[in-house]
Amino acid sequence: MVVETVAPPESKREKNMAKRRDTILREARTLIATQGFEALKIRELADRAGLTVPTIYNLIGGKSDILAAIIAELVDQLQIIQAATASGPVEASFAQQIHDLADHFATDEAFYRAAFIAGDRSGLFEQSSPQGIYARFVHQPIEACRRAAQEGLLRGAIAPEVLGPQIYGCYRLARQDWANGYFDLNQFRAQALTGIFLCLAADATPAFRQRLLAQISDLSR
Amino acid sequence: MVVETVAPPESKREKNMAKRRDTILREARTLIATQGFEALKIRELADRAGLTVPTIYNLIGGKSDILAAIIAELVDQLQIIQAATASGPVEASFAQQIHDLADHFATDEAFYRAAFIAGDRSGLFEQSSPQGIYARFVHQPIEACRRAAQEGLLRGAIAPEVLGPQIYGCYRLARQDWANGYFDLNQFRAQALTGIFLCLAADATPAFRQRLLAQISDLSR
DNA sequence: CACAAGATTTAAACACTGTTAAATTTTAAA
DNA sequence: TTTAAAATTTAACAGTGTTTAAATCTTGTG
Repeated sequence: MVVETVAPPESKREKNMAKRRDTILREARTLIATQGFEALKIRELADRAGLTVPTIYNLIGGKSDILAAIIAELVDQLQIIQAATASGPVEASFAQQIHDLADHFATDEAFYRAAFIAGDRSGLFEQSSPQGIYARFVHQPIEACRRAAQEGLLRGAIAPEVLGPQIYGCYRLARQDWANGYFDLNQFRAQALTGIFLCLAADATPAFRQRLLAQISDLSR
Repeated sequence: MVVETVAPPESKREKNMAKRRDTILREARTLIATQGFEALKIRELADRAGLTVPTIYNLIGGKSDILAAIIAELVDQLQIIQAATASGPVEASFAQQIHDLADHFATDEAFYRAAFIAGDRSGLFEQSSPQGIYARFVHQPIEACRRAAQEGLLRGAIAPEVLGPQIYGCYRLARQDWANGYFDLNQFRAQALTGIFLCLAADATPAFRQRLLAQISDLSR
């Protein structure tokens, strides 16, 4: 798919199409947010967007294409949050990131839950492709571990390539459990951070470890 | 639903029904194993079982009932494996359990992958119910942590109620990633055990921690 | 043994999906 | 304005899970 970025002609027709495309995706989002991922039905979507089914197929495509478009947006937002890493102690920047994510999810909790489930079902988060979403996101915790080792917080007895994915896994599991409705956003925060701090503590130098254990205790209260 | 356990009359009719029920479930399993979870279609299943669609509804029920029956069996098997805990050092019994599970999954990998995905989708693994599957299974790692603390392997700075669920989470995430086809059974073993050992190491006394870190190194080679 | 009552199985349809072919309308250019 | 291309619609197709009402079979009894 070629994405047009320079000097869009923006004829009346094309502007109209773009507007309709946006309408479709917006309605799809609200539909998912209000009634869940399974409730996204093409006819219903067409009704709400004020047009007919084949138009959707023409403008965007089938169901999977609609979901892909929505999830692509989601991934962009996540990447922005992840890129805005606070400088400071490792555990603080992890904590900030989890809180930023939770705050973001809270702005439209039902939608984000459904979107993550849809992403999982679409196999969008697979781990084998080096250019995939997973590879792009797991990179950061690995680097954070490397930095923490250089700063003397971690001993380095566990390779960053081992510790990083485990930390990312703690976040993923908490996110999934939240998305599946097993617990709420507050528990997501606590669960993710407990896991992350636990992973760090496994390789932490004594002082850092003390700090982490204290934080873990705080989280479970 | 009342389960009849004592002195089943076993009339000709009832024996026949039981046999057909078994046939249905067996065919459903092979269908899932050979073509995946999405390929379980009622008509196809009826054809393979040599009967018609409404009979399935009469004998077992709809699609969700069929899946529930299959998953109930799966859960029973898992519980048997979990119950057969080797005595010995904590990390060894965790390792044995993960290997037992992996070996069990290997006997019909496609089926177990599909079954776990179906279980997840059915919301069968939810965590709020104290009688639920999750609560039943998370109990064991919690107890294992408590024992390890008594034996002096863990310091006890992290409550078993915190550490246990994290350990169970490592297993769940690895299982999910395997079930979703993100990696194979060998990586499942490595991923689950790395996570578990990492969690233990966070609260381990020095000697035990050394042992765990050595095992983690072995796993990533 | 015959037979009626009751449970079981079947054929056929229903309601609802995602998707697409062909006809119609709208748009931009000649 | 005429005309050809593009976008939209009408209407259908093919495939789901599920259910209704009729036919069939099993069972205990006269």
